[in-house]
Amino acid sequence: MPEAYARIWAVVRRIPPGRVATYGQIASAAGFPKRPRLTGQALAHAPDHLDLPWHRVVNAQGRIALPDGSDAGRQQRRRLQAEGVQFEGPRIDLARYRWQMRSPAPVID
DNA sequence: TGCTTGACCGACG
DNA sequence: ACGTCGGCCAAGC
Repeated sequence: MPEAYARIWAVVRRIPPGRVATYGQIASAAGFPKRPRLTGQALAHAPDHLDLPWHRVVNAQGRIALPDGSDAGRQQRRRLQAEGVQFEGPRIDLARYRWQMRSPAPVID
């Protein structure tokens, strides 16, 4: 398991409730610019016990990346709404809900 | 081995 | 508001 995943997970863990971050945003913050897919992989391989707020990660369009109608997709939408994130149709207004981080290079673990 | 597949993104027409 | 393309690269087969 690449230790790159640990750095991605560390960033995801900091996303506060009621805010969202994009795959690319997270990858860059973790030190992997131009590798948004790494974020997707890291989430897909994340052990459950980490209990990451994976539902706060959406694509650059403000949409849920999981397949429409999938269980996980519906759960993601439900969890976000429960945190007060509003949807306009299928999308979230990133200008409003995007998480703004303070330091570009986060601490590892 | 090599080829295909992704929880992606930005640029361009 | 599309659709396409190239960049990216770990996993899986």
